[in-house]
Amino acid sequence: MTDKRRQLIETAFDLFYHHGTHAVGINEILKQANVAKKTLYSHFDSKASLLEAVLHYRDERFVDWLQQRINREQAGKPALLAVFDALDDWFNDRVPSLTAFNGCFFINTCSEYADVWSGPHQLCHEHKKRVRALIETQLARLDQVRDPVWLVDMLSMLKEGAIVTAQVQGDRQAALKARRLAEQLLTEPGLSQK
Amino acid sequence: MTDKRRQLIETAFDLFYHHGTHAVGINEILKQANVAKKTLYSHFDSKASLLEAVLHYRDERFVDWLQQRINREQAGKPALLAVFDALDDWFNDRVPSLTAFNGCFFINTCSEYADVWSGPHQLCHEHKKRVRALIETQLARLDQVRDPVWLVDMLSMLKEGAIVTAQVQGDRQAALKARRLAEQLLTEPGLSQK
DNA sequence: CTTATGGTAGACAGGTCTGTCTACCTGTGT
DNA sequence: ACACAGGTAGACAGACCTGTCTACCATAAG
Repeated sequence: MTDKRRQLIETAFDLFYHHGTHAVGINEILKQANVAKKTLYSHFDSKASLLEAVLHYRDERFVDWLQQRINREQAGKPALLAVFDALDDWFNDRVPSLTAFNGCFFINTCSEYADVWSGPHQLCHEHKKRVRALIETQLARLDQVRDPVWLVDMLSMLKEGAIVTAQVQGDRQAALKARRLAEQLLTEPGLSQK
Repeated sequence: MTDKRRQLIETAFDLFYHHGTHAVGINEILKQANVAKKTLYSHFDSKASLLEAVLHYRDERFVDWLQQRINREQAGKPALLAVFDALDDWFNDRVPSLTAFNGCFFINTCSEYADVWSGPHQLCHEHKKRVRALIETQLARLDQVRDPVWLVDMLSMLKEGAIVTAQVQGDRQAALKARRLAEQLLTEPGLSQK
């Protein structure tokens, strides 16, 4: 029965995501997940290892989802723009599987673990590398890109900026605004291509 | 003697900033600030109102600092690029008054208070509006900008993206990378100007 | 000299936190 | 028939949390 394990992770994610990892207690998770305390501690060593599992779970869900959105479009520029369309859906709560938007779980969690060598911080860092790799792969399909590394940096940064803007400023249009600049970056010959 | 009050706010900021507001207890703040508990509660009603004061304090410090960096340069494009130079100094801990970099305190705090109507969330939102206004003012000095509102959006988003990238990916070059795009945005006639 | 102000140290109440443990229940494979 | 895996409920220890309170100290103004 891995059913309970999954239930724990999903409930913990929901609570951690919306209130922060330190603000949520084990007992709250147990109550909402309808799971006994003993069961939790048979699956996980501690709250910290539950958090680790939650980070892995969200990483997989999120990357899979984004990958699918990318795969729907033609490789290259359309696929890259699809990233921003996906963000737009996420920000406006049109992706139930990601749950109600409250920024990026990994940015949020990272801010609670400033120590770069802590487990959570490193997992967040690795998640961001994986997402960056998705963009990188699509960009590799484009010819004549003047400075591909910088362009990946810019698209990633634009993505992070849109997430934060949607969260803190409450600007639900953030993804579409960012998309417009992304499109120009991928079109303007003087900017990114020779 | 407002001295103790200031000491409390500065110590609380440091701890909140690097560990999150929920992870830090009152007693820890008192110990590090060398202040008695009674004194804290004579200045503030509760931990929540201390946090409010800390948010105001950081807002003022940060906005003043950025404004000064902007004022050093010629109004318009040089002033706007100075924002990214300032970020670069911040990310690389060359601004002692802002304390060791751990992302944006307001983004970090916001993620612990998802409820849009909560006090902390609103204060974070207002801080971001003030920073945006600084950029807006400089942009107003430029002529022939095709879509000034969108351009402010882009510069702000780029700034947020750089902060998050420096924090989570540990990319200390983030500000300079963003600066390069900002410069193109403010130069390319086909992009932002007629 | 007295009174007010602003501070110290820290005990304390009442609650919450994590993690352990006892005692019990249920379904399945052999 | 029986062992066992995996679950339930929840008491409990020990630590830590916020916020109140007592008792005391120092300085400065009237």
